[in-house]
Amino acid sequence: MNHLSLSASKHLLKPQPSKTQSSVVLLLLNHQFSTDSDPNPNPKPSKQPHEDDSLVTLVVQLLESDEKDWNLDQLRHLLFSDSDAAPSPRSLFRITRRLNTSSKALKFFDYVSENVATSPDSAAATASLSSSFQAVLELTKREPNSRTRLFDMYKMAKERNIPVNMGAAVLLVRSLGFAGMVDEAVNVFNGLDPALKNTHLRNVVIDVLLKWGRVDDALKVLDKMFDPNAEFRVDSVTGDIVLSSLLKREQRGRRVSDEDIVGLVQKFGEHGVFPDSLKLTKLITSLCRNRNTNRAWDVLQYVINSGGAVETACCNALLTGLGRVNDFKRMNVLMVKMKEMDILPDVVTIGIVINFLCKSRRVDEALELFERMSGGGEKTDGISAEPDEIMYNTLIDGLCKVGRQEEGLRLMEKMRLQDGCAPNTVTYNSLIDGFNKVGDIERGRELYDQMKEEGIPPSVVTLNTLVDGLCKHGRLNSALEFLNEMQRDGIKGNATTYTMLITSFCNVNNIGMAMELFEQMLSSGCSTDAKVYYCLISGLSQARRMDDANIVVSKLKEAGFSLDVIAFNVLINGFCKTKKLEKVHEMIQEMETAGVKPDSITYNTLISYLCSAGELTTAHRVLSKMINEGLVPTVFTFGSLIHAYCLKGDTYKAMKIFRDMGSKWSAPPNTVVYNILIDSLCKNNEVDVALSLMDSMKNKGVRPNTLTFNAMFKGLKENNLLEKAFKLMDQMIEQACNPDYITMEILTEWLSAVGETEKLRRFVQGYEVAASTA
DNA sequence: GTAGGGTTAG
Repeated sequence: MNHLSLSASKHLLKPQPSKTQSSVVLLLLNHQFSTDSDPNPNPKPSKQPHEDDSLVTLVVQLLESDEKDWNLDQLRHLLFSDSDAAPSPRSLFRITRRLNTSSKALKFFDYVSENVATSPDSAAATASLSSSFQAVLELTKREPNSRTRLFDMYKMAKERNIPVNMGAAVLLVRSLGFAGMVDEAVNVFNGLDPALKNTHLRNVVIDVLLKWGRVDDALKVLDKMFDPNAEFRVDSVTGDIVLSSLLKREQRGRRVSDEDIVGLVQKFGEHGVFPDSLKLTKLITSLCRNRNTNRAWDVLQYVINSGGAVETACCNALLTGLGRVNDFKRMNVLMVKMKEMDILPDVVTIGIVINFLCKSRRVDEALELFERMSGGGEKTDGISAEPDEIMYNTLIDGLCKVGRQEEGLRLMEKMRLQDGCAPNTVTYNSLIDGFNKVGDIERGRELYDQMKEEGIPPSVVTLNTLVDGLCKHGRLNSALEFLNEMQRDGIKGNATTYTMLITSFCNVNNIGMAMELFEQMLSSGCSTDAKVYYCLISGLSQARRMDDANIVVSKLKEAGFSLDVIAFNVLINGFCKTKKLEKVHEMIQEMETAGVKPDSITYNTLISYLCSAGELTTAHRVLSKMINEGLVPTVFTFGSLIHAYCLKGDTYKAMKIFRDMGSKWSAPPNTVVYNILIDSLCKNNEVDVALSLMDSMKNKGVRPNTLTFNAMFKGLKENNLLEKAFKLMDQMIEQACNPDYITMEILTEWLSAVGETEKLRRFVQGYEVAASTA
């Protein structure tokens, strides 16, 4: 817990990013435009408000009668008698708006347009007409079947050269757009006076386009708003609209790639617009879900570095994503960053961190955090949370994973005392697995009985945990019995169950049972995965039953799965070992057509085959190809070649490769390689070179094993180098390296023949001592 | 929050 900030601080964040002045102003303007009832944000103070009010009331009263009974004289008197003070746009809007029906409003609008023509101030007259028109539209919008009528009215206004004002423009674009008349909405937008196409209106257009999946059209409008020289640039509303639409799961139109979304976030950032905490969290979650944690990381870094607001939830989302791909390193970095920025961890963070600590086997730190969190006392540093069963389960599992299952059991008892917490299936599964892993199968079984007594239902995970325990301890038949018992209780095995059983039976060479289980799995209708097929293919290939392996490969393909590089390697190895060369070629061809690239193991397998077949020239050619493909030969590659040269008796060439592998290829020889060489050198009567290799092993820290010593003893015996043998016998005891029957055979024959039985007795004894102290 | 598993050299 070194890194997570637990220091109390009321301060969540750095100050909010400073929005540019202009975007604040735009935001304010937008707010006004979006309300229906105020068409003119800066009304000229031509008439006093109360005069305005009384005029509106009087006119509306006059117009209450049926249209044909309107008193036109009075109307004219009220509205147009004073030629210096024509009614303001605002009054005309209010009057029109209060006429209840669009048809009446339209009549009034017609009346106004006829009379206003005589007004001397044409700009004011036009503004008044536009306002009245806006009111007509608003009334129309409220009536049924307004969609087409709105557009008709727009066309009418166009014909009569009545400019559409801001309120009307927004209404038209929004109403037409959301009613699905997207082309008409765009048409209205395009026909507007450029001065009206401000950020707010553009936001509405983008909103409409995105809603109907016209992503590219929307991005085109957006792109113009990103231009630093543009008059109307993006604002926070633009950001909200674009991000929330693109992050919708069931977004219409083409999907925008994660890359492009991140690119957009950066472009918005250049304009001082950052996603709010909710959207940033959503974006990060989405990126992490797509396994794009790198990009999620970049986005958060970008927002932090550019001064955007970052809250705990965003960090939690990224921490979860990082945890899922086991990127503990960056989890730490992020937690340090949170601390630096005074972003306080919350309950969710604590859950993630406890999980993270358990997964990295740092259980004590997890427990410490858990205690501090639930302590509720002074040491909590302002953080407290009620533990839930998930937290308990996480900790219990963490304890079990490091072999502390007894403590896990005690924590389960503590859990029972906690309000609203009770052990459940997961709790028991973790504990059963814990006892299984240390070989205490009986305790696992007891816990299983206990959970049933408590009425906690076992799950398929319970089944698999117990099956695994039994398999790992060689009790395959008990595992089968247990599976049958559970099936009778209604819990069927799944792909995991069968994978474990098939693998275990293959490992004890019971291929028949493995095949039977495979058939049982298929006929039981349980869902399968590619891996259960892979395991059986591997088992069959290992057993050299390549015809059966072929059949399983066909079934795998029928089930819609395909071979991966490991499966190909397994099969190629099987065909090499059974000398089915045409099948080897077939597999390599198939890899190529399937687009599966051979890896170094594929090449090693082929090189190993060629070496064993004595085709060293071809082996070297394949090695060149391997290197050309950018693959690096390994200790396996060189081991095969060294072995081949040794078999030919060419220890000179073998030693040359041996020297090169560490220096040129940084594939230092291991015990196997040393064994091959030591064995061969001894047989070739080069015991002194073999002995020097023993020294080299010691210097390089490569541990000799029983085979090494056996090879040496044979060579020393041939040359009767007793003293050297005694030294090696001591070394063997020191290193607690078990002699096997071959060791004993060589030494017994040799030492009794030269009258050194006492040495032999002490050697065996020494070994016994070493074994008892080990 | 819990379960499994396949590849190469002596």
